Amino acid sequence: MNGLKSLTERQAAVYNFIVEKIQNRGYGPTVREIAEEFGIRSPNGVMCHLKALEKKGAIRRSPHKSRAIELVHDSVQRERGLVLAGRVAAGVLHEAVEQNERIDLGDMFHGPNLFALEVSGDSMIEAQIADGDYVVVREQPTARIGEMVVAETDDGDATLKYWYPEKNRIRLQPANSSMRPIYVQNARIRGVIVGVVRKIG
Amino acid sequence: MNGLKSLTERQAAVYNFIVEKIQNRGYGPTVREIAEEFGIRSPNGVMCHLKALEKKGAIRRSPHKSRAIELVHDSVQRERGLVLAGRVAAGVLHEAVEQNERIDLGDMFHGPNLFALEVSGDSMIEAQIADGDYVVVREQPTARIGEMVVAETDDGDATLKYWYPEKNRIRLQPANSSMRPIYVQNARIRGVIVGVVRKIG
DNA sequence: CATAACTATAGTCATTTGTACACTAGCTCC
DNA sequence: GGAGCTAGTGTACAAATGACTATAGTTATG
Repeated sequence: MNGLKSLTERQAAVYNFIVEKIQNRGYGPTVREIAEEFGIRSPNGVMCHLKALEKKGAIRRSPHKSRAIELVHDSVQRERGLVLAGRVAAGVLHEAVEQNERIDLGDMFHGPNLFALEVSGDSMIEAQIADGDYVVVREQPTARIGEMVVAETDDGDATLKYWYPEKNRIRLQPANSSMRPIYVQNARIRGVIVGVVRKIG
Repeated sequence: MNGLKSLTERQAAVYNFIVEKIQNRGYGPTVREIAEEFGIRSPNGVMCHLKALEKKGAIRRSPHKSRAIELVHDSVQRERGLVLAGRVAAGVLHEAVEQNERIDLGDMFHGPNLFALEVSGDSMIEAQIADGDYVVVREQPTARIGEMVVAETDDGDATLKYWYPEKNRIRLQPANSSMRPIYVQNARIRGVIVGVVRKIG
């Protein structure tokens, strides 16, 4: 995805050192700082690496400027946000074809195992979740009784419901008194709902 | 709070320029780049500002290094989030004593005129806003008919309601069929609701 | 009014820093 | 075997850059 795989081991080490300096210290290293870090005794040894990194698109530089190393990928800053994985309806979970879409909910909701789904339909309206809302889902394979989950049934449909395992079946309970619960033999939990976000206007 | 208020206008301008360069270009400016930007014809003119900024704690510098300006506050990153201004009930708006509390909703909700309120009570339950939810409010003195607002009446009470101005009065309409609308002669709009966020579990 | 703080000009100096050149050496691929 | 890539050493140089001194106008502040 980011093309950094094509870097050699040494180049990657240099790149990581540069990133680390920029992140932790706020400004990048000089050629000689890099040389010292890696025990390279000539500025030109570093120049070779920088030229290689620039050619491979990892960094950008301005000639004759000190510390003027610009990170092209800037990965640490751009990875904020949750993957918007698609829409979940009373019926089918429409997985987003393009998983590039992200919504950034800041510190409130973030983590490697969280993702977001847009809600379609009013099956959870009495749980104060309306059509068009986003639910934040923590990816996990189990849930406690009564938790709201994104569940996938045998026929591949996914749905947003309360999770009630019973003796020989599973009851998927909507929060809408005009709808009836769904009973299935098997269902796989995709995740548990940990948040709701609505944008108005 | 962050002490940046004590900066002079000129110093703040220089500081903002530095921040902008670091954010957009990835590395900070040199003394002479700052001088050129502000039409200062001597490096020493800038040195004075940098010394002042360092003394006031806005930046940190390493002597004899080029572009070695470190942002202490890193304000762009730390000023994320909305002020959690208090709780708004069917009744009184309890303004938070400590306005330090912030909730970070990322790119989804951010801006200088946005703040958040925790909802207390079920007066807007049929608008899918429950007790304990947070509403995101855009601060503004007017609203269109039917918009959901935070309104403050003459007696100082603030409330979360639909906004319906009528001929000789204002109707503040709850979204709860077991509650009656409130009619007042005057009411001041604190802001319009632009979002709802709920954390579950 | 005096003092401090802020802002600025002009010019100089020493250091930092990127760049270039010459040369070496190992490795892969055709 | 040569071309190309990687990874260096060592030296030298010029440009970039921060730091400094001296001087001075302005605006607050007491």
